[in-house]
Amino acid sequence: MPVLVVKDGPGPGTQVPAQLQRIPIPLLSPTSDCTGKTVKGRVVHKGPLVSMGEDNYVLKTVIQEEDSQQNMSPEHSSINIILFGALAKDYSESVSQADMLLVTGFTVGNSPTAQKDKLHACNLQLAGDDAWMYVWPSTVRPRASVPRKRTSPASTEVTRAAKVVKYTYVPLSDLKPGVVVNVYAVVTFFKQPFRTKGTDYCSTLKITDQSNKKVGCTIFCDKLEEHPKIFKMGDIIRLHRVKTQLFNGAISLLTSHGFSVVTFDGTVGSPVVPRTSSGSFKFGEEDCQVVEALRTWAANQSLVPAEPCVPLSAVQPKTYFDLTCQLLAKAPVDSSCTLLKVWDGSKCPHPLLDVFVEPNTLEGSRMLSKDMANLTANVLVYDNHVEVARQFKPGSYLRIYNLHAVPGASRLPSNDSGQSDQTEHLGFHLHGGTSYGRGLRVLPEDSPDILDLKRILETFADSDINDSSMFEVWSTPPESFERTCDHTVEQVSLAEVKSRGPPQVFHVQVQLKSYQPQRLYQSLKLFCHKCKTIRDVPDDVTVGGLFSEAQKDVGPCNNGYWTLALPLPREPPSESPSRTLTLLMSSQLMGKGKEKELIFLKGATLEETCRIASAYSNIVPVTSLQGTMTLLDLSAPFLFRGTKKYYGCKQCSQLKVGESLGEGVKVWDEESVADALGVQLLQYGLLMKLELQDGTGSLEALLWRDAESFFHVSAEDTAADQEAQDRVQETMDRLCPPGSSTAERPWMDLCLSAYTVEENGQRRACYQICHTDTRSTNPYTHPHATPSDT
DNA sequence: GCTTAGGTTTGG
Repeated sequence: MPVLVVKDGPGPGTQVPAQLQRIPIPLLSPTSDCTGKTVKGRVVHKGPLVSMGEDNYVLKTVIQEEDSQQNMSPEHSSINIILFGALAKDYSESVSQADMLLVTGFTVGNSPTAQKDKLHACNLQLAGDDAWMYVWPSTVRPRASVPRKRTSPASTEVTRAAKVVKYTYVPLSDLKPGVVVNVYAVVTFFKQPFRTKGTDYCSTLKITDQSNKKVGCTIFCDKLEEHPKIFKMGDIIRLHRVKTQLFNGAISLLTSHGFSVVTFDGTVGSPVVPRTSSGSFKFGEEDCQVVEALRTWAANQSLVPAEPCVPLSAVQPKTYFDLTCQLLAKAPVDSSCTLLKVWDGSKCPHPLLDVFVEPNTLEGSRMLSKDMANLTANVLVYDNHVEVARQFKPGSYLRIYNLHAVPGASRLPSNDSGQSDQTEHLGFHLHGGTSYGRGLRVLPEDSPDILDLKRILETFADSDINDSSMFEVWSTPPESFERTCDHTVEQVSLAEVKSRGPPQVFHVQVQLKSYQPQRLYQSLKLFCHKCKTIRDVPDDVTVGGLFSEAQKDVGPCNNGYWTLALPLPREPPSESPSRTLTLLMSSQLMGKGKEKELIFLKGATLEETCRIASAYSNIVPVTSLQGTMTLLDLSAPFLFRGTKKYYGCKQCSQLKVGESLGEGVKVWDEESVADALGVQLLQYGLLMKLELQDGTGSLEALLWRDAESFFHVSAEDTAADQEAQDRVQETMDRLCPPGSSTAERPWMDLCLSAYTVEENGQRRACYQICHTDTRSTNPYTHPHATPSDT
């Protein structure tokens, strides 16, 4: 097996076995004894790799001795070397013109071309296991900055010498059939790996380079992670050891033995970060330059058609597009279809199809809030893609290729009773097959497109914070209003409201100019009656994280509870740790035959907890703390009742988990459970800021204490119930139709309570909408009517 | 043991 040794720097080094003896090239003759001899020179010519059939190659090269005696003519210090077999291939891939070469294990023959090329009358022939080459890459070319593997081959263990590091890359236009080559190129088309009828996965690519030749490339590999990580057209690809092949009259590339691949982002100016699963790939400055050259070249070629990546906000019905998004939840629909709930932070102008699935089949966050805001796209993936989607975890970032936006999308059997008006709703289908690159994959969290996406998604979190800070400014609204308004109070203008000042109740006739938050789910808050703080409802990703965290505690908790441990079957991947679900029931309750009325659950995911909660009346997720049962962090719900979740105040709760339970409790509901556990129960509330206007000016007013009667919903319901959410949305759409001018908005009779807030020693007037039911408010139906002036 | 696929949709 011929192996080439690389050594940095010029001149012979200690790596060449010392017992070898060098022969000056001019002294070589067909009668020379070549055993234990070496010849050394610089590569002045490197011929093409010529294929002589399967795995048999020939390559001719010329080296010139540089330190020959001066009286020797250059002709006689240059000699042809003929390389055979695998050595020829290795040489072709590893050695460049101007490299320094030392060969051993050769035979000397007569050069048939001596007359013509005026070189040495002899040539050197290298073949078989005895032939060896040592290469010192030229110092003229840029060098790899990564540390090279410098295995010093001990004389006894020469065969363990390091493989050569340098590769040569063939322009696509120069490819000849039947050779193994290395290429660098730009990806102009690709399919994500798909299962073949054979043993491997297959990636199909089309690539091109500065030679403008377009070449198809088929990659077979049984390991998915060894397939090229291509995220979009325009990515750069480096292929090592691919075989050229004539197919349909054109050259194509196919994986061959020892194949490897690295890919790079194709964006000009972005960092050159190799994407590979291989731990031993070689990558240096030269690669950076090649990548950057390809990027620059490609940027001026319009190789990539119109940007296939489209945000939800720009999706046109009936089109195919690529979607970059975050997976919120998924649910199997049937054996050939899986539902993925995704979002990209942009709002689709078309109403999105809501695919209803049984809550207990949904993995991940329910994201009702985002559904409500028309932010969640329901993607149905079919057939071959189901297997791929099965590996995805909610929270991960995906790109879905060639997604079909289908208006009035198909009705799923389970969806018949859901939305009656389907015609306007956009559904998304990833059809089966791989035509047009249809497929999907996870994108790494640090890839540029995902960093962009994360920034967008984070603005949602930011606006949550802004909502909270908005109410710090407004201070905690007063709990109750002494004055009541039955709208018999004299109606005044907003200008008068401002001039009269607090404390007072006013009756006004106004239009809605604007409101916050625009994303209505953000108006849902948790309120503590004791400390008066308002907090946001955590999203399911956050809560899911707390559950995962709690699962890490595998210790027992034995404080007098009756325990039922349920080992769970391992989930793929098989190396995932095994888990146990533990149900703990109060012995006290058990004595009264009421043990099922309150169940503590340990080791479950959020999803499992929700599922179990649908079957039992009160589920309290717990974990163990030094052998004692304890509640999860109070950022997570402490109680699940059906589809409802209840939270406790971190500040005001004084937990007494594990103490006696159920003395005097007749009915277990959220209040009695909270009492028994020492939890200060938080109330759900709706909080909005409305900007009101009439002919005399505008004024900002909070909607908080009476928000539930304003919308005719219970805030608690809006946390778990789509219908309640829709009602809030409908009310706001009626008062402030999207895209409407202020003249088109209805007039409302409102009751405003003015009160004083002290902040940093400064007093200012604040206003809150009270005693107003938007149903009984009877908004004016004449949009252009002017409010009566009083 | 040494194939598999070989870009091109329209549907659930």
